[in-house]
Amino acid sequence: MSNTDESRNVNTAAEKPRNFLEQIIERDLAEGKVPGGKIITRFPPEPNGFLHIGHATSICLNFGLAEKYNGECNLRFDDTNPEKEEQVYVDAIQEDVKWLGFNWTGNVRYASSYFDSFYEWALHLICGGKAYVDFQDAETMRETRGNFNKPGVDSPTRNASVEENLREFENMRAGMYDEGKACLRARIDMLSGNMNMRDPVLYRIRKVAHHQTGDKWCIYPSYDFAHGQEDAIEGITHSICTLEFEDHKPLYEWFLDNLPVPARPRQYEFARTNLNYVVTSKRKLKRLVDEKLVDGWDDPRMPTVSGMRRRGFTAVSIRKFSEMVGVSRTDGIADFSMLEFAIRDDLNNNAARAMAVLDPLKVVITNMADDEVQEMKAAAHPNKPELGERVLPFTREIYIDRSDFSEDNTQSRKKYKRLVTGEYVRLRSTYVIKHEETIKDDNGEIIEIRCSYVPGTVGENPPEDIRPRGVIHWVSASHGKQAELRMYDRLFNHEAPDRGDEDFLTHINPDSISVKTAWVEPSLAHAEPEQKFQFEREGYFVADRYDHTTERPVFNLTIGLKDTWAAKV
RNA sequence: UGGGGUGUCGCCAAGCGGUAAGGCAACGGGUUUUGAUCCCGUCAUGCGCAGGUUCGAAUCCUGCCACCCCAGCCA
Repeated sequence: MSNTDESRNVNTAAEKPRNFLEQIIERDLAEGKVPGGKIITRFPPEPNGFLHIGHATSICLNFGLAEKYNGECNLRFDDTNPEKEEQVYVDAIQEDVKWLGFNWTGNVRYASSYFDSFYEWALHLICGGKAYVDFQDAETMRETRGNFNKPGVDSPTRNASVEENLREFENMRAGMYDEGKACLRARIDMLSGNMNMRDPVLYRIRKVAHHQTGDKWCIYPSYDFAHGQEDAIEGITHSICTLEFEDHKPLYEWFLDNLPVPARPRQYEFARTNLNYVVTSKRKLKRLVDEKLVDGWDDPRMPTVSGMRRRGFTAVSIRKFSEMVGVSRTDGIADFSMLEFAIRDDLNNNAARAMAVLDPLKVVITNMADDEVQEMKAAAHPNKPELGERVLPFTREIYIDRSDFSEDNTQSRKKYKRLVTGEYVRLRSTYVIKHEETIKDDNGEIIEIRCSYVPGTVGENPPEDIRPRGVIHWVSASHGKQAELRMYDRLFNHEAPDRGDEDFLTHINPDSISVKTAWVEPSLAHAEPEQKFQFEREGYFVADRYDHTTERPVFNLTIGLKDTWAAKV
């Protein structure tokens, strides 16, 4: 960047306030506290489930900070508990991060790659009299740890000799003990007010294969004994995690103080983003999947990254949302309308326009011949000519939406801006038409209306005495295609589905999906999977990533257009 | 209850002793071949509460109150 660019930014751009992490980083950079002047962050998921919107903001934060300060960000799997982890999650997480548009530095990292070092460091602590093997069972350990009011009690082996601990730890590693029969503990402070410091577990026995290391180990380090060291090994400068790990920071630092680690990372905590109307706890998401209330982790109603992707959310919108919400240390619940704004904003600017009739009412244009086809050209986007145009065949028989016609022509023009008996309306991108006749069946149901088009009104205003009430969308009955439209709504109809005493499943919205068959303009059959559109006057739709084909078009409703009119009626 | 945090508009969030940014939502109005977009405007005499320091306090001090996290061989 040139100097002029820099000064222009400083002088003209409205100064965007820095969040507390940016302030810390800028201070560290200014004070020369960052090795090489290059910050290194990391996104460290455990591969035990799919990423959701909460993870997405953490990804945006860590990768975003690295981008902003010309640093680096690692993708590291915190795979210290083989019992819960699977390769499928490792793969899915990488795909999600890439889809969000971020590139990690170098190869994907694994905590499990550092197991040899952790083992050496455990030995180091034992030799320094700072760790010991404990044989108490889990329940006894819970009791002897005490509680908020009761101090902890020393384990019988807390003061065993270095030699004995070395021997027993080796026995643990060699597989001589069954799961739960022994563990390695740090020797810190059984009286601490911080429960994490009451001799936390460093290693436990798990006789299961690990997705990365196979059967090499039967002892695995705990999160606490691994995380800070992983950060140190990778040269992480700013280790960013959520608020609940604040109590772990003294432990994090205790290990760095007592181990010959190659670097000194610092931990900073921020408040995780909660969103109303969704649940993000892994347990609850899993229940939705297991009880078949949704169609898998990437069901378009799920708040997972893959679910949102299938729903039609863009990576840009998720990044924008994350920026809008910001970063702080205050617990809060972001309003879903912020996410809605982010996706509508992106799609409004970038999605091609098209027309789809969801609830068809046949209109016969009486002044057209049976086989007459007039080809109308319509811009794909009202203010993006570079997106080109499409051809709309205008024919004698077309469909409009039933709700766009009313026999009540006494309604004010302001109140009802659609077609009414005996009046005019504009068909989007083509003629103004005039209602002539309404045809009903024996039950009085309207089955067809007959209209005439006003010549010379394509791209032109009609004569002054002709005043269309509004503009409605339409599709040719003979040239249009039928498509499946999956109409999604929020999964829960309660603002905080998982708070309160009731089971969160009682708040499931029974109408979170409904499938419709719609008539769509012919060009839509050729949409690519994942291509996004605005169906004018209806909403934003995406061609389904898996099920959409030219023969059988399938679109998912991402979100409706903002509708200030419906709200008032 | 011991320890650790947090309280600024309905929601998110700036503010760092000099007199309350911004976004979302909402509400008015204008433009419009999408009741969308866009544009213009309104929206905290007050910052959890109560005292105190100061010429001046959301910012400093004291005391309360409320909420969140921690008692896994989960992360």
